[in-house]
Amino acid sequence: MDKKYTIKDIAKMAGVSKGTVDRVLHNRGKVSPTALDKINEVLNVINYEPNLIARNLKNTKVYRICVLLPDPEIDPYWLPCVNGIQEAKTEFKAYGVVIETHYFNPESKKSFLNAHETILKQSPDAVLIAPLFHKETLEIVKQYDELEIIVNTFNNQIESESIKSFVGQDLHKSGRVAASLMNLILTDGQIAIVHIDESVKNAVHMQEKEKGFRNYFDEKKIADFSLTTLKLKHPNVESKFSAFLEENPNLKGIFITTSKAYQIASILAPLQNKKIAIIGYDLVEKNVNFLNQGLVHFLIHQNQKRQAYLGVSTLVEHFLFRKDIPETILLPIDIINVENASFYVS
Amino acid sequence: MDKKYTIKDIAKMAGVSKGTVDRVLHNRGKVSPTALDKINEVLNVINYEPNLIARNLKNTKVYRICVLLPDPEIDPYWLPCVNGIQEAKTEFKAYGVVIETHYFNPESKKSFLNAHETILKQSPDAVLIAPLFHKETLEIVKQYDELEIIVNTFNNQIESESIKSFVGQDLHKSGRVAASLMNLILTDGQIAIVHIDESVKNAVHMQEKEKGFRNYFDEKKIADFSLTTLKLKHPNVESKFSAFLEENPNLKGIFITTSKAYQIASILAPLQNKKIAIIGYDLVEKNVNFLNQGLVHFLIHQNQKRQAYLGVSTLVEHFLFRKDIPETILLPIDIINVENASFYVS
DNA sequence: ACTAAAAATGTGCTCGAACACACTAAATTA
DNA sequence: TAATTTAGTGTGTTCGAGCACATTTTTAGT
Repeated sequence: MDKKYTIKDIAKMAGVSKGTVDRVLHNRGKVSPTALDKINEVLNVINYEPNLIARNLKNTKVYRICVLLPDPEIDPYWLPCVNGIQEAKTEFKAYGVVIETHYFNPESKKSFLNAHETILKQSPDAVLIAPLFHKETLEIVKQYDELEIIVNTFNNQIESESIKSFVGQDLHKSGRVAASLMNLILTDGQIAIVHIDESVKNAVHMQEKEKGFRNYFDEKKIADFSLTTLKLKHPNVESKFSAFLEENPNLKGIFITTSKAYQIASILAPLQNKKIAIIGYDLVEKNVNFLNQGLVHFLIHQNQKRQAYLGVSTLVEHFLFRKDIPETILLPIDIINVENASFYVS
Repeated sequence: MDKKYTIKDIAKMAGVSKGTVDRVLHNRGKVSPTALDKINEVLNVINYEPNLIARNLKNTKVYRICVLLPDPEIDPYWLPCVNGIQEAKTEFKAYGVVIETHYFNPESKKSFLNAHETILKQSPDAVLIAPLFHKETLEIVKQYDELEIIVNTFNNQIESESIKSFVGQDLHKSGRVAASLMNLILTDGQIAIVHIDESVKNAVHMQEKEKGFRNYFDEKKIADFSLTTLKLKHPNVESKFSAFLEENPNLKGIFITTSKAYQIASILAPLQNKKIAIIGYDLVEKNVNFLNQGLVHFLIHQNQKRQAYLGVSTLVEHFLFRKDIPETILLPIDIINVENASFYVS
């Protein structure tokens, strides 16, 4: 029952030639009802599974996949993605899959569109995009769609008919996870929800997390907490936050919705008398340092590496093994503290 | 530079036949120094990487891998492993890899040895073992070694020259993780470290976790906690634990070192006046139910599914792609609470 | 009934590595 | 010097799917 049948086996069993079997399997017509019946009879008895190795050996087509993501030199948040893509690259090189990475400046929509133009010239078979800019993404996705180039997204979810897949996290839930941890550290008092970002590109991201965070406390009907939202932007982060601290001397906890928790931690580090709980996102080096120092209590891991890897690998498996591309892949929301951090840093 | 060279390409460039190139690549002698030089010259310039697809197409050898693990019907802890193995099975079936699972009764060393005998008759190329019994494992591993059958282990670490690889978790660290979470829920009081198991097979496992747990509190020099160890065994779990509860009315927290946290939770469920923090292991259904009810605060996920998958896949990749088998793979220690549990349950 | 078109079926080559085997040329032995 | 070994080299086949092309059979049209 585990025996592997080949087209030749089927042909022999049905008393026809492998060409005819091939035509039935791919239903490219020109088969008499008699032959069709005979072959189908055999196919019903045995469980034919084409040898994917043989198929891919013959298939000399080179699949070209382009990845469009923010320059990790500008925002190190994206650094793990490069590793994930590299992993996919080496894994699938043998199958004639070429993966090219194109960076754009996360502060510049123009640079996003420029990188898109460069990709278009490569005429790839599929693209994987970190769609920071909503409007622009819809534009370029439309272009890809017209050229029949498959579009996958990761990290940021954008609704569009033309996007085949999204890999990322449930941001609302991740806000709730953060809240549940905060609720464990603190029993009452004021909590600040801090959005730190150079631009507004992550607005939706941050808002969803805030909603989830607030939703948790609303649901629990805990009136002992007061939540305040604070938006900080480069280069006024330090001054504005210091002012906020003075105005709110009883602040007990801070939830930072981006990967910039270290900025807050470094301001709080010299203030030894303050005991403020900090929960942030992402295992960037500076965050992990503060985690180890005990200044940051928890980090939520967004697993960008795996996001990028999966974004690419689902495409590859679609091309090579004709697998379906899953519409949505939601990765687990990993809770990181000083004790388990080392296992997640890659 | 990304161009893929074939043996034929090299032959043409070096002005020899593909047969000679093949002999150089696999250094199976019978090559003149002249030809050798010419070919090496070419090989130094280009970066030849054999087409793994073509290699594996020719290679019609069927690789047989046997997995030896406890019957999940007796202990559902092992259920996810079956899924992980199934995943590897379907993924690698195309490459002529046959994976067979053999169950043994985790309570019976004899059944372990019996299953081993059955496996031996299959004369597999490699085995993956969950080595519950130390002495017996050393015995059977020796036998495999003599027959040149590769042995991988997972879940339980056993030292032996003949074991190629171990996939699992750092149990000491996982005890520390549990302690750090307990330290977050509680500020002081009595904590019980509870070992529940049908037999002593997991003794080392449980002890390592306890050591890590205690080590955390020792290191932090927190004198406000008192730690008590409690060993429970079927069928006296309920009676003995109830007695313990009465003797220790000020118990604040319980750390269960096995996947049987639900047994403790179900005893505590009716006692509404008690507020005791519970931290346990593994996302078995009953544990998750109590997590959702709020009776269990945290679970530590041991990711058995991935353990089993990796145990098999490293073997397969060794056979098919000649990859090295990593000596040790330590999986991350996932922290689970009610908010993020759903993403880990598979 | 004969031809031409159409339908059905079979044959043979390709992909790249691996290896068996055949072959040539040089070296050794009788 | 002829016979035979042996070092060195090249050729050809295999793996299984996929597809182009050749061949055979059937059907339609005159």
